[in-house]
Amino acid sequence: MSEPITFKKTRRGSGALTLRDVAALAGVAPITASRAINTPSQVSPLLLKKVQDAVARTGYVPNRAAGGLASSRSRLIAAVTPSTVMSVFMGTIEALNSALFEADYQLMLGQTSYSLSREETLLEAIIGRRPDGIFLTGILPPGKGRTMLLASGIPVVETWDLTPTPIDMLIGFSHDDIGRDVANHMYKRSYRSFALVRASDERAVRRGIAFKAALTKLRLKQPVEINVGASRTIKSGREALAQILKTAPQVHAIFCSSDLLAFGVMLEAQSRGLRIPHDMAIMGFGDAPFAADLVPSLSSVRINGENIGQLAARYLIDRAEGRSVAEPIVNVGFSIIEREST
Amino acid sequence: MSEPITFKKTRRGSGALTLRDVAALAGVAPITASRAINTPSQVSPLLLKKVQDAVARTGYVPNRAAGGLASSRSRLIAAVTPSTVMSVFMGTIEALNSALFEADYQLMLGQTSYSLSREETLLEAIIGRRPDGIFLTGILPPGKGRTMLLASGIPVVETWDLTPTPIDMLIGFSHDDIGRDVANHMYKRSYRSFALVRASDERAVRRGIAFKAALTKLRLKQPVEINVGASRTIKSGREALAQILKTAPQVHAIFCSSDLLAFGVMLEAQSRGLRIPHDMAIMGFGDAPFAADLVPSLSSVRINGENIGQLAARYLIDRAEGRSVAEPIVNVGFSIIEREST
DNA sequence: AATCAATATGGTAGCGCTACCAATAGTGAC
DNA sequence: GTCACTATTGGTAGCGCTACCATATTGATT
Repeated sequence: MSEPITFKKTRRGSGALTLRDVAALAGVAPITASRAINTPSQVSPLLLKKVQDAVARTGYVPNRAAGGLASSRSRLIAAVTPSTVMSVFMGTIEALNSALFEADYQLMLGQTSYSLSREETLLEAIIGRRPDGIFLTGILPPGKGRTMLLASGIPVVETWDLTPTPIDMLIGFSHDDIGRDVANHMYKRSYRSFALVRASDERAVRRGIAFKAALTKLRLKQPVEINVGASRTIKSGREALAQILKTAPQVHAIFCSSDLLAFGVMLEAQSRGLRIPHDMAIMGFGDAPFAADLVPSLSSVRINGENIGQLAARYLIDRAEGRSVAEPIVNVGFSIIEREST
Repeated sequence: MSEPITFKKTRRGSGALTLRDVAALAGVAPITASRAINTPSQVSPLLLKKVQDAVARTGYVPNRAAGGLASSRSRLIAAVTPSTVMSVFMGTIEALNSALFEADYQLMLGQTSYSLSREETLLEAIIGRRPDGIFLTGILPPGKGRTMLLASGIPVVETWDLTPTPIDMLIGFSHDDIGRDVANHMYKRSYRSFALVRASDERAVRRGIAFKAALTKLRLKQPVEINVGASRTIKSGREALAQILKTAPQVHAIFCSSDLLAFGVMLEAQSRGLRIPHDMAIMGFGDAPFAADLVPSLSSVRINGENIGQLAARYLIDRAEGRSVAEPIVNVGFSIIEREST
């Protein structure tokens, strides 16, 4: 019953169905089949139906790599993130991915938090795909990577931080403001003797510096500072508090650079019989999903990460489709969530 | 000083540097430049150096979409995962991504846990990119999606589960065995009255069924069963325990379908003054990074997710490069980690 | 000296799709 | 009936790269 279809035989190619096959089946020119699929409004109802039938009958899926090559539009967005297990960035990435999916873009993931040379390799791999946009977690310091991105001409959003000199677009907030506001907030709640438990990443360091500067301004003693390196774990938090209690028993309030660390501090405090916040106040960062549910609930600094992801998606898509972005630098701010632990 | 290079002017194309430009600069044919970049051993040292210089001078990054189109090798692997925030799959995805990066493959991410039609759209988007391999979290039930994958001919690994009829390759473990082993394990530790707190995903359900079947075999009463739906949160865990205590105060041990739920149960138990495990024993699933650090530490079922990711990467790469995989179906097993909460 | 093989380089022809332009038919205005 | 205009369809020529084949060139082999 079905008309005989002659497939062009060649030793090249993937052997998969092509637009030409579908067009032949539908009895139209390849370009008409292309339009029927991509811009159906430009095709008459009759031919449209023929093409759609042919697509349905064959299960044809257009090759987007070929389409992208022809149109210089890959419909691909790349995201660069640090290691993601249990990370505060996951919500952002997920929101980004959802918004991109809605708009028929695909997310390509790259992970850094390795050496700097790895980062350059990663950026090269990304640029090699010619994505329509690049999402960066954090801001990229001057260097080869930054130069490559600039030279590539691909729209870029940097996120989760602020700088006067972004590569292109920027959606973030001020870590300095956070450090300062947390110090003032704790001060208002009558805490006077502080410790700082933080990871070694640059943003945590900056929050810490601002925190310390604010304490100085308040004429308070500098906090005890524990650097847990890259290990943002409950265990590190526990060890950090143990060390603080040993070397500085007067400490009465602790600002942690992540909620997981804060939770560790909390566990250690509880296992030593300290009452929270009476004997020890604890402030986290990130407002992880579990923060509100801990006992006592954990005070934290909330960043609307989903909002950053959605906004970034919109910005990148706008730019990919040739629209300009009205406000390419946005400070999304933060809020200090006061709960039982302070 | 620099020789004049005439760029072909056309209104098409991205305007970016191409292999032709680099070849012209180096004074060789495009194909020789291609070989110098991809298979340097095939080019004489003299020309190799010329090409490398030209690449360095211009900052040329090859267009992999074009390369992929020509060679039918995209060097792209797609991964399909459920929503990822705080999920047990993150370790696997991260290991997968690292291993792929090492081998110069790129990861494309797709998220499901939406409707079934969404899943089909996602698979179509993925197949449209012609990835060299597809990683699936879980197994894909018969349906349009499965048919599409089968028809595409792309290597596929299903993971985190077992089935006699995989699409292609399979790296997983038996949820039935877990349910059964946990029941027997708890029985040996002298617990007799159980509850089951679980999410509604199919794998959690299956663990639950096996758990209940094992209890029956042990001639014990069926457990109280709380379904928290898709909400695998601490809060749901707390509410679940509250409900259990109200309707079935005799319950003495609880098997939770995730560590986060288990943690919620633990918090609720503690806030009610119950001693763990004396008054209430708790078993989680997934062995999250925090499980060992809780107080008391949480017993859990450990899956080596990183191993799954690494193995999947190796399998997919092997298949992408034309090698066959000796053992395409692997049961990586699991282990019950006995800690203080049971 | 003729033969063979291996190495190095280049030319040609696509991969599967879409931008751009051309051609045709149909519409309404005048 | 002519003109301008729109809607619909198709042809052509790439996008930037690599597979495949052809051609030198060299050295070793008989």
